[in-house]
Amino acid sequence: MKKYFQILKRCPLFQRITENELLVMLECLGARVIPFRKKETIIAEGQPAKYIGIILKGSAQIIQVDYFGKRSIVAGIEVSELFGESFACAGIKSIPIDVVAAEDTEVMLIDCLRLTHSCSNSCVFHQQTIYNLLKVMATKNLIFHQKIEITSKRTTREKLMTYLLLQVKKNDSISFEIPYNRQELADYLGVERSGLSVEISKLCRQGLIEADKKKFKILKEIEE
Amino acid sequence: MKKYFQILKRCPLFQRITENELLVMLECLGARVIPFRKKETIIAEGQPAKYIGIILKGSAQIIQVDYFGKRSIVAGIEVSELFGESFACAGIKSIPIDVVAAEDTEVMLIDCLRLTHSCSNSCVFHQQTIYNLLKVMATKNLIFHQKIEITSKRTTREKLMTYLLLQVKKNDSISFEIPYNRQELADYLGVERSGLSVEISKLCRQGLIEADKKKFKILKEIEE
DNA sequence: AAAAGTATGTTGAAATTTCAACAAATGGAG
DNA sequence: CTCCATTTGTTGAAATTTCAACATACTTTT
Repeated sequence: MKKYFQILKRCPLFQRITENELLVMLECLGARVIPFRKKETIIAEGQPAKYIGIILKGSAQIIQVDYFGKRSIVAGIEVSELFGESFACAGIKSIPIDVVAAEDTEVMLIDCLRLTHSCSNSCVFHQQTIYNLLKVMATKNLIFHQKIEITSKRTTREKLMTYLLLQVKKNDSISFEIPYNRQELADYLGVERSGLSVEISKLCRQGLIEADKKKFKILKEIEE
Repeated sequence: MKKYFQILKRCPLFQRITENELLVMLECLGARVIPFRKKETIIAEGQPAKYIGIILKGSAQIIQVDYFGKRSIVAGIEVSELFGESFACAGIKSIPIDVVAAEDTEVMLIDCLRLTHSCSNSCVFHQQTIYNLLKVMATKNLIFHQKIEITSKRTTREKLMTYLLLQVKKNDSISFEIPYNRQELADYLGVERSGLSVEISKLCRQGLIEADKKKFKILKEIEE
């Protein structure tokens, strides 16, 4: 178990937990480490939502199948990141998504019930972990909320400006760099890449923003 | 405090907590009840995100101001419902929304830190409350996720079908009633009311669904 | 039962987005 | 530096959405 400590330390679930505490707790929680081959299914749709997962090696993708059977990647999960916590904590009977290994991967699975209901020895660090979990979910909530704020706008221009101005707030600066290329930004905003490019050009020509690849600078508060 | 028990019992935060336990705990948490007049601001944008609120009487609205200064109602909060928990638990410094009393309202405010960090006497029911909070946030997460799944679709028809088929799953029946009228459904899906009506009519004519006001029946799995 | 108000469906024109195709710019690899 | 692959910007046509306006159905009030 010790060889994973460096990774687990970066996991938001275990912030402020020392290595010693972690060792005790993982024992107490009955955490298991399971290897998966590339493309293997880690959690299949329809299974009971019991476990919280942490990627220890490799990476995975959350895949959702829509009503027409079209598969789309909802999110990528990297080393030291969590998955499945919302499904497990919400207490739903069966998982509505697939989690698939994107490469050869090792995953730590923790029974959510054992995590959320503190153990008989009611260790302080167990408390900290629950608090961390609360924070993780609250943060995801806010991120989702922002995304809804964006995708709820009707036009490409409004979506783009809402996104950019959220970045200004987040970075507390009118200059910033975004983590997406054009195609990814278009996907995130839920618009067409070409339409997005047109809109960025237009905003530049109108002198409202400067844009160079992933670098943006907002020059004026945009009025309708 | 006792006069609020019937309301607090229905609050998702206090499920599986007995009245006696609740009384002790509210004391222990330092819960305060504060009255607000209609249109008064309960929590103002920019304030520190310390408190979780519960509506005891009346109702409130969560209001967000977008980059252009347009105010929109993000959600309504009714008696026995929670608000502010995501902001408080995420540990952000200041709240990005306003909460305003929609009528004369009484609100219980609980310091989130005292709630999430168990008290010195580490009462069992305090544990239960934290677990409840976890469940509340996880559930909201899933609801948000669904909404994103819907608003991420590009056409009105796809948004509508995604919504309807999620209802089929939720109700485990091809017949169900939705909680929205046309305008509200259009707002939820993020589309134009008239365009939505057109699409509903079209699906009916094509024999794929039956729709009568808020009652829907899905006749076929829709193929592209 | 009539009147007024609200919700829903329908329509056509204007605006916007998507789609497909291509050009220009960028970034590596050899 | 050149070639190849990828990313980004541009364009015009087709599809879709929005908008405004109105007709019809349904509710509520008087």
